Amino acid sequence: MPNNQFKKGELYSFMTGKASTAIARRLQKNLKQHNIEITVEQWSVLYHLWKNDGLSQQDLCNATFRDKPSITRLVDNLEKLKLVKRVASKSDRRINQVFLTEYGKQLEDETMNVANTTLNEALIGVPSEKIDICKEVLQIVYDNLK
Amino acid sequence: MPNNQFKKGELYSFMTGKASTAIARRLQKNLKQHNIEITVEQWSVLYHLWKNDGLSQQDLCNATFRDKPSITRLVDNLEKLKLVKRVASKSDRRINQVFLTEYGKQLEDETMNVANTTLNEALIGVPSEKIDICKEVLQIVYDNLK
DNA sequence: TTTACTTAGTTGCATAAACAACTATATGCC
DNA sequence: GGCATATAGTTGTTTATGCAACTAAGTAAA
Repeated sequence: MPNNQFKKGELYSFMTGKASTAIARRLQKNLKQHNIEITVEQWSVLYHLWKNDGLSQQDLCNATFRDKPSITRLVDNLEKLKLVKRVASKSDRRINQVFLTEYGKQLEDETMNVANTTLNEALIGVPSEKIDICKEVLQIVYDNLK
Repeated sequence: MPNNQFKKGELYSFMTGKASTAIARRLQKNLKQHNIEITVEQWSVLYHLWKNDGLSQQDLCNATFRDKPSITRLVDNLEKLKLVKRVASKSDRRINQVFLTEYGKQLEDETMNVANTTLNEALIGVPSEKIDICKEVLQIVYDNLK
């Protein structure tokens, strides 16, 4: 067995995702304090649209690692909030492209500031070499299982 | 700013918890394949009871990093499945101690085997020094934010 | 002992997740 | 063209989460 050496007992917090839960909760709290009335999950969708507006729902599934029903409902809620709108693709009528509204675009700067601040709070006291290694491990884990 | 050096753009998967989501999904799939009919969240509660039977609901909140309503409902469902039972503490009647049933105890060995297998699948190709560093980083992140 | 405060647990509500089943559109092969 | 198959998205159901508001029980101080 290739990875039989490590102490498994200490690793189960990996599975329960305590660190990422803690980050998500802090981000949610920080967003609220800045009167940005979106959920962390909605943020994760908007984040990809800010980088690349007009992604399809399937693109958003891949980018956020969520299944199709989850994206359907997240986009539903983002539409209700007037942050995005669905536009049927002309070349392939199965596809909805998701575009930011003006209001959705306006949210980018402040929201990304809050996200950056949250990440800084999370990583206080962690040397950047170790951050790189941690990132690398999480990437391998993801690639192993996705 | 202490942690201004790292490239933030690559770190947002931290926040969205893609790696831990992937682990949880794989664990769920592996449990199902072994006909173990519990959710990953239920597993995370049982895991702590297997190590320490009779924990209070508040203990389970701390151990699993979930809030009180979440534990209330997880214990509700575990009781419906006849895996645990609540017992009111005699010394402090506010407290419910949560005890495994015989059936709950019987599930331990096979379930922990599945969990260990899942972790091995996740960590294929990751050298153990890097696992240790990753663990350390996630622990600091958790301590920074909890 | 009465009042205030704290702690343990529950309930209500909105959002999100996973999985299965479904519709609609596109593609590819005969 | 017509049929099988694949892809994009939606809907239904169950479970879980976060927050706020609540009840019950213990603690501590006037």
